[in-house]
Amino acid sequence: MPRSKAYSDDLVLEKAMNVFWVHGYEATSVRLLEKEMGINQFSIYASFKNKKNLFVNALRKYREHVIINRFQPLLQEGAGLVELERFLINATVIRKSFDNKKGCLVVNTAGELGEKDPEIAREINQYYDFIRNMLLQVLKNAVAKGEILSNTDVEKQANFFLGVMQGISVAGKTMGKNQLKDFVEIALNQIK
Amino acid sequence: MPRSKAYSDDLVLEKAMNVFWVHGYEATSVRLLEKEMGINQFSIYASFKNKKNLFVNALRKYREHVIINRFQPLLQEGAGLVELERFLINATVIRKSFDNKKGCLVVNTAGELGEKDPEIAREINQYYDFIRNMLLQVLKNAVAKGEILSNTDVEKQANFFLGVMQGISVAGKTMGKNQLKDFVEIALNQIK
DNA sequence: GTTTAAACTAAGCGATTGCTTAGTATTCGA
DNA sequence: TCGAATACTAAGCAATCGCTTAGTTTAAAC
Repeated sequence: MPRSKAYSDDLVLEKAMNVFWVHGYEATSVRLLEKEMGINQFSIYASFKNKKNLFVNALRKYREHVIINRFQPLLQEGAGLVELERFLINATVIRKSFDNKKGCLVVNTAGELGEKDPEIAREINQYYDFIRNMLLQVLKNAVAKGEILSNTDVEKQANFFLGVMQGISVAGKTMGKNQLKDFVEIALNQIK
Repeated sequence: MPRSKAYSDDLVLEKAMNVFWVHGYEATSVRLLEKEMGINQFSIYASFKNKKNLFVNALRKYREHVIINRFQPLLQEGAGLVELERFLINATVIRKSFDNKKGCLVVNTAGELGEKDPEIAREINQYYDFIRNMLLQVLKNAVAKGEILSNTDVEKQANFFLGVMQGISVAGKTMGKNQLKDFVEIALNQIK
């Protein structure tokens, strides 16, 4: 009986994610969202309830996005130190190439909204839990492969590299290319 | 001839700094500012021109604040590895004590506003230049005292520890106490 | 004590915020 | 083909945004 939607929820959500990524939460108006998402306000509210809920969904979408476009090499079976090194170096390169001034949406959100909203805080935590587990597996693989010492405290190192990744997300906006390289090189050298 | 102000620019600026620190830039309204600063809108605009200019001044004030309340041990003559270690450990402790959910105003600002506004970007860069130079001096002192190897690349290490500090500012909101400790311990161990 | 320039009060400016709603269009099952 | 349920359009809601302004108070210079 019903009329069918003229847009895909998933597709317009991805557009919304990009708008929030560029402008942040507060500075993104619903007017701008309807323009960039290509649907009007009624449809936004019908599909996503309200602005905050749309944002929470955009954060989830961002996790998917990063997993597919950035983390894949680290999630491959047996990925170890070589992949971690390549990933971190690549992270610094990407942040200093073309017009990539957006940084990391999750870090931006943690900075702007902090722990004020419980749903958003939950999403932030889930994002970092995922990364920590990913790093832990990579480090375990590295031990198994003999790339790092077998007595390495991999849990501790996972926390360290998570911190380094968060540092890179800030430093990507404030440091030059070479300084960023210094940061990552020392982080990697300590485990080799 | 003129009537004299009933408030101190410096004192109300410090109040404004705290409001921005808690709520961020966009989420801080001028109505909230006049309430917390204890002066009305006319006086805010008379003393600080507009909201953005007030914020830029608040960022400058924040640098003063942090220098006095956090960096002093590192700025003492001859401060070296012992002071750096104490400082970083202390940074993690402070971030996990009482109700300190504010994080670092500069990191929050970098996340929320990025490089969008040139004046704000300039203030962010000056803040980190100061820290980098401070760390560089500390590391030079540490070499002179024989606390670290004399062939240490102190410039590179300064960039590393700057990145670590930025990481702590994000991790302080997202990591638990012990994870934060892991992060800092590994960062420090690599130079010992 | 008068003059005068600035500090202050309170009201309100137009614009924009997130969100809603009344009315219309569309597509489905029957 | 028609009824029903949902998608959509466009207008507009109250509230708040950053900021200004007209009118009043105050304190220093003479």
